[in-house]
Amino acid sequence: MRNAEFDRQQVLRQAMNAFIDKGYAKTSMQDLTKATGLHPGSIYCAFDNKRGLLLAVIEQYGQDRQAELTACFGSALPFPEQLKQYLTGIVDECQCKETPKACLLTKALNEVAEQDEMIRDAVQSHLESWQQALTTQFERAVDRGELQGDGAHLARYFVMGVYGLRTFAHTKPAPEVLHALADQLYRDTCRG
Amino acid sequence: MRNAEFDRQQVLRQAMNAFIDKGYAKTSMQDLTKATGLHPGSIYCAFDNKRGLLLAVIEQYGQDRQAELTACFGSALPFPEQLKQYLTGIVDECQCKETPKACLLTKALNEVAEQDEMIRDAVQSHLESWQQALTTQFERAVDRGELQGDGAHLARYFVMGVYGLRTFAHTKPAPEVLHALADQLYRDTCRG
DNA sequence: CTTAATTTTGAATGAACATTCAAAAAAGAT
DNA sequence: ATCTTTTTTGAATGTTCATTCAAAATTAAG
Repeated sequence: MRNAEFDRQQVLRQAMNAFIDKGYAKTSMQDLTKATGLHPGSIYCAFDNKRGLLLAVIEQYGQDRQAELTACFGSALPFPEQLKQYLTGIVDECQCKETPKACLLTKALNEVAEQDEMIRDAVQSHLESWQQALTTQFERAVDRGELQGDGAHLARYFVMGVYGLRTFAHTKPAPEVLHALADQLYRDTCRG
Repeated sequence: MRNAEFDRQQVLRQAMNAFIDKGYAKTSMQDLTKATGLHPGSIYCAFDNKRGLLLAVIEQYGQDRQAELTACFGSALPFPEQLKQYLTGIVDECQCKETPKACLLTKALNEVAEQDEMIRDAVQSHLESWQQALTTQFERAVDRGELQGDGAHLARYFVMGVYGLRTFAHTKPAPEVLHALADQLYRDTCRG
């Protein structure tokens, strides 16, 4: 027996950044060995192939984002404040001048999911989990009287807005423009 | 002298469908020769290379969409009706069961624009033209009293919503869900 | 009709890249 | 400590694919 030398999560997050930056096709194995410090054989030993690595990365990404959400909505703040903070976090991430990070799931959805059933299922499953987690929070807020309307519908509208914001951010608008859009999304989401 | 035998617009639209279906990297030259009926040499003669073909396709796509918009907002209907029809057209296109078409511009923005300055500029320029055309319509509606608020801001919010709707559609929601989202987007856009 | 210019054809080329492999190293099990 | 299993290493392999090219075909011009 022998255990792998590398830290799996660290390797996955390094590969994650590579995939997010260059997309799946344009990220070569050489890029991945450089990003992770692993030799080709090790990657194939641990993840089967490039596609297997992407699947593992998608899994990790989903978990990381879920943890982020849980942390944000686990605070003692009133729901509208939590929502505003969550949204601000996303906007900030989108327009970070150094490394504006896209969403790996929507990126994979656009580039590979249409052609690969297994990846499509993985991506959709994580996007659904995300939407479901938000729905749970929205419905809880409705129950508590912190929000009025149909929680599930509002959650979907919010999700749609986040997708839209992320794409809009790719067109490099002025920061205040993106904030204004996020603000209106927040308001429209909170009033039903 | 000798003129090209093929119809340029037809070839561009055929290549367009190929790129929209499979993305840039996964569309091989063989796919393109099959889609267009042209031999490799002809494509290289007319468009330099695969990237040049994509650039020409992007150009054509931008023109086609602009024409669509002009037609829709050129009708005699009141602005809110025009907007509703425009949005319905997009939603229908997104969830067409046979060939759900994505937006070439956002697809290219996700897959290639980050790595290729020239393509990024072309894509962004067309997205800006689209947003500008909508802004013009929104501001005209405000002037006419058919809409209240900041036309430019409302146009941006609408654009964001369309981006979001398109991405949401990729997750294959029930048709009525997408329509409900489009409906709220329409209402939120019309009331400022 | 002849010539010149350009496109078409489709096989050939060459590069980029994912993947494999055999030898070496490491570490748990006995 | 030895054995066995698994990982690591990094060069080699083979395939896919964009691109080139030279010959043939086509058409406009003179």
